[in-house]
Amino acid sequence: MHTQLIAHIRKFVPISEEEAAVIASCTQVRQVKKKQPLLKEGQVCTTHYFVTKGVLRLYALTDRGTEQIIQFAIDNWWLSDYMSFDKQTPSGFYIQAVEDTTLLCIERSAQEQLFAQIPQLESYFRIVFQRAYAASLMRIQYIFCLTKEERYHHFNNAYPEFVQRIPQYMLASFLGFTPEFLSKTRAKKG
Amino acid sequence: MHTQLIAHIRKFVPISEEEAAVIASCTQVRQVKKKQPLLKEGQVCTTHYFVTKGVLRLYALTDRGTEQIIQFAIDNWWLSDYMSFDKQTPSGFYIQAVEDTTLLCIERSAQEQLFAQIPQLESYFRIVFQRAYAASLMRIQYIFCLTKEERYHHFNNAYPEFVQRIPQYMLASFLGFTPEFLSKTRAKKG
DNA sequence: CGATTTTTTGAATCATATCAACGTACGTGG
DNA sequence: CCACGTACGTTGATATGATTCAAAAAATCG
Repeated sequence: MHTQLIAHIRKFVPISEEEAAVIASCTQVRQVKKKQPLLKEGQVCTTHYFVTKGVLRLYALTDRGTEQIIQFAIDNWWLSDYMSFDKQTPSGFYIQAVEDTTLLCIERSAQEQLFAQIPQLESYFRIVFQRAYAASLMRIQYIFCLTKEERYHHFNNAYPEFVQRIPQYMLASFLGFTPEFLSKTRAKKG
Repeated sequence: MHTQLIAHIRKFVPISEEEAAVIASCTQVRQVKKKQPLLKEGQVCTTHYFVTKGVLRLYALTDRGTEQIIQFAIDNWWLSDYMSFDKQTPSGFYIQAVEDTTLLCIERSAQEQLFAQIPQLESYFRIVFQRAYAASLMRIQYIFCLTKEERYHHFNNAYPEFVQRIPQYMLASFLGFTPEFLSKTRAKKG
């Protein structure tokens, strides 16, 4: 399990075997079942999650009681409520497993120790967040520049395997429209 | 000019006077006039911009030839096309000054040297990007969970001074609706 | 001041949501 | 392994929020 994280880190920065062992010792493996919650609104988010296998979702409850999916995390993605994690304030989000998922968990305090011991990790996460931010801005571009139908086709072309893995109502929520609209769009051509 | 950047960095990580001098030596001050372009679609983005005074906008051209604003940068914000900057591929965006603006510019190669010489900068940018990513996800939440009218009021309450500084058609673009809609919304109450 | 840029206003149109009803699949316990 | 219940997906009719377009009014700039 840890080897997958170590391999991912080594794509970006060099770390020794000893450092890899330190990282492993500061992370806990965790198996979560489909629909199992990891964070609820009002809680302070104290954990940084790395998905080794499976899917997590970060979502919010809207005024009208519906769930709005803000982000997914799949294999080799990090997820947390970074606002709550950073400032140690109550979260406005939920984190939940979409399917049976294997995670590595790093507590905030452990992460801080790791940064102090292994400075390359600052570099690693700098790159991870830089890319996540860039991807998030691209997503905003798609949201504003494409119609909802185009958005669906674009996402479907970019991540066809992922689209197969998740329920349609979750995909609809993530893309910012209703399940009915997705159903009708799929009925048109494919 | 550099002192403002140094002060900002020191809010997050400690750096010595010598290190501050190295940072200053690797950055160029630049004054840009309103509407002056800093990046055009098709160019590779090789510069990281830090706004000390003024406003920049990152925008894309849509299929229909209109400008879609993806991000603003104001005092003490960093801006670049991080996708293009990171991978050294042609950008799909434009960067332009919204008003007369004072910038610090760091070339990609200079930034890499700085990271090698001053590891705390990795930590600084890790924090900067983590917050930018968190803010971007919050923005996606607002886009999906609020109506366009609510979005305007929310943004107007959160950043009233900024709203005064930029033309309404730019605010409308940033918030994802038309200038006409914004005009009609403002006519309602405030 | 005149010229350009930005904002306003109104009417017609369009994309997408909503609601309700029905169909299908799925997984859980008997 | 089947049957039942719940969760998920589809469909059509109607409603609505926001866009589009065009034109006029206001603000800003050289």
